[in-house]
Amino acid sequence: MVTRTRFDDSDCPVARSVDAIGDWWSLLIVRDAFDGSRRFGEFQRSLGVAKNILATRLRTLVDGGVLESVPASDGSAYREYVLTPKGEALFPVIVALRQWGEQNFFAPDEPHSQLVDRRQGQPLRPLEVLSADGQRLNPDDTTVHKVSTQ
Amino acid sequence: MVTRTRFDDSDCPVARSVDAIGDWWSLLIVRDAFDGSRRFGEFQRSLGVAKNILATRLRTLVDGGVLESVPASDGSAYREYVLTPKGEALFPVIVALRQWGEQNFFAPDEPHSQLVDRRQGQPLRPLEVLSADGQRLNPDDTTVHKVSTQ
DNA sequence: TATTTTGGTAGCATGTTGCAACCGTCGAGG
DNA sequence: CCTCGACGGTTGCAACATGCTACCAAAATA
Repeated sequence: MVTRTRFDDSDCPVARSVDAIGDWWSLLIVRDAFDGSRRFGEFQRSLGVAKNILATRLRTLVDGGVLESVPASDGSAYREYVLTPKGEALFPVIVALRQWGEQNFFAPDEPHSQLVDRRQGQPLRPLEVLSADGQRLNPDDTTVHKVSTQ
Repeated sequence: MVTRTRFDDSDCPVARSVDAIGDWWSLLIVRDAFDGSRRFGEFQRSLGVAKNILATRLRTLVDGGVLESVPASDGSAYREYVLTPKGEALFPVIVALRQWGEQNFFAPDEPHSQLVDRRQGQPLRPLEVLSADGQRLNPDDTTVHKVSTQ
C-alpha cells in the first residue's frame, strides 16, 4: 500500500497532488490510460511491472478517484480501468512531463514517441504559464500567496 | 540512492521525466526551490524530511542536472542549491500539479497556498493544452505518434 | 575561546518493491 | 458439457529504500 499521509494536512496543492500520484508507477499508469490502456494485462505488458505492484497501484488510484473500475467494454466479465474526470484533469501534468522529457532527455535527432494533435498530426504547442490577463510568466514573475485561514 | 534505470532506454519522454523527478521528495524539493529555498536547512525545515534522505535527493537532483550546487549568496562558506535552466523548465509541471491539486483536493472554501502573478497578485490562468495552431485540445484530441528510427 | 548552527554521515529498524509461485475465474474450442 | 489456456489477481519471501536517532566536523557567533 501507498500510505503516505504525512502531508494530507498540508495547505500546498502540490503536496496533495504528489501524495496522490507522486510515485514512480502511478504517473506511468495514468499516461498509459491516456494512451488507451484499459485492462490489467495491457498495463502490465506496457509497463513491465510486477503484477502485485500493479494491483496495489491500481487500487490506490481507484481509491484516490483517479481511475474507475468499470465492466469491460467488450462484454466480457472482466473489468477495465478508465480515467475519471479527476484523472482526465491530469492531462496538463502528463503533457508537461512529456514536454520536459522531450526537451531535456533526448538528443535532437534521437527518436522518441510523440504526442500529436489527432486532427493535424502536428506536435503540440509547448505549455505556457499565463497570468490572468494572458501574459506569459516565468517562475520569477510569480510568488506563493500564503492563505492563513480566510 | 534513487537508481531506477529500468526505463532509461524507453522512448517515452514521460518515463524519462518520471525517472528523474518521479519520487515523492524530488518534486517537493523542486517546488521549494521555485519558492525560494536554497539552503540545505531551508529545504529540511520546509519539508520535514530526514537529513540523510534530503542529502541523497539533493545529490540525485544535482547529478541529474536539475539543481546546481553553488557558493552561498550571502558570502558564507556554505553552499546553496539552485535550479538550473533544466530545473526551471519544470515550472509548467509544478504549476500543473498545483492546479490539479487545487481543483481536486480542496473544498471551495478551504484555505490553501496559492501561486499568484507577482505583478497583479492574481491567481494564474489554468494551463491549456494547445495544438500547433492554437486550438484547445482534450485528451481524446491527441494520439501518441510512435517514432520508429527516423 | 566557547558555544551554537549548519550540513551532513553512520547504524539500525521498518516499510516498500519486486520476483516467482500459486490459484480461482473466464472464455474459446472441441 | 469439458478441457485448457489466458486473465487477473494473491501470497511468501528476499532485497532494497526509507526514516529515525545519534553522532560529527566545519563554520559562524558570542
